[in-house]
Amino acid sequence: MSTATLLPLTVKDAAACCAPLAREPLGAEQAEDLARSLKAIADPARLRLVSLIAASEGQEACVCDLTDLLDLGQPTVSHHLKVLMDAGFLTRSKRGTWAYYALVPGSLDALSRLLVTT
Amino acid sequence: MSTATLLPLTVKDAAACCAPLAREPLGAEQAEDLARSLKAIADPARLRLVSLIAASEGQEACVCDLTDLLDLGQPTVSHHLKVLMDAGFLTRSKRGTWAYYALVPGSLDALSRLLVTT
DNA sequence: CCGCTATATCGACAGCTGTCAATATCGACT
DNA sequence: AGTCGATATTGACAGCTGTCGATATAGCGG
Repeated sequence: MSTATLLPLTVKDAAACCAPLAREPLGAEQAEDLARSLKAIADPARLRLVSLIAASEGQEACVCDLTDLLDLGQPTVSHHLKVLMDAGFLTRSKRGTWAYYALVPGSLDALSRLLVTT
Repeated sequence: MSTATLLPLTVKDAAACCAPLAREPLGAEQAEDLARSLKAIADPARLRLVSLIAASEGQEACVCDLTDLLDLGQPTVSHHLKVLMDAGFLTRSKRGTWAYYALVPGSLDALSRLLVTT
């Protein structure tokens, strides 16, 4: 079902699909979807980005601030931010010359709930 | 610190290192460690394996049962199980000819706690 | 000891991924 | 219009990853 979505397939789609991992065996398609979401954050640079943004005021941050902190080229940071957006973890809002990325509320929690065994 | 461990660096090591993502920005090394753990489960086949095992009696399962369900060659399944073991999600116990993989209690929850924002 | 079954390891290979340098785009300000 | 600063996109490339077939290992039953 979720594979029938024409485009992005956000975290929440993947998370809405099924019970926690430990409750019942994951089907093939559900596993694909969930893996896509997990792959999106399973990278050191992207984890730091999400963390930096999530820990910021209003859970959003300007790209200019992020590039300085990450010891990576600007195009690389931009690339990672895009990956996180496509996966549904972040949203982008351009204000003037600057781009602000904000955490999608509940996106991390949705993932978290799938992993819990208790 | 965690990078100073000579060997495996299990999920729990990575999870013990730091506060939830959204609490405070992740450091470079912490991000590396956490990414390693996440990469280990961020794969459809491995998610299904963990799920199948976690949902089984006593949270353990025989390899022979798993290979049938996954539509993958036996060497491939064996490979994925090794990855999950090295990451600290599973333990192996050989009983006779058969190998049983069991979920390490709390390993998934440790990861889950890091993602939560509430 | 021999074969059989279950599992692990090895080597190879296609495809994906993270990174960068170069370049494009877009908005603000003269 | 022209420039400048911030961000995105493109193209290229090395390195990693998932998969397989072939083979090795190990335990059991004859």
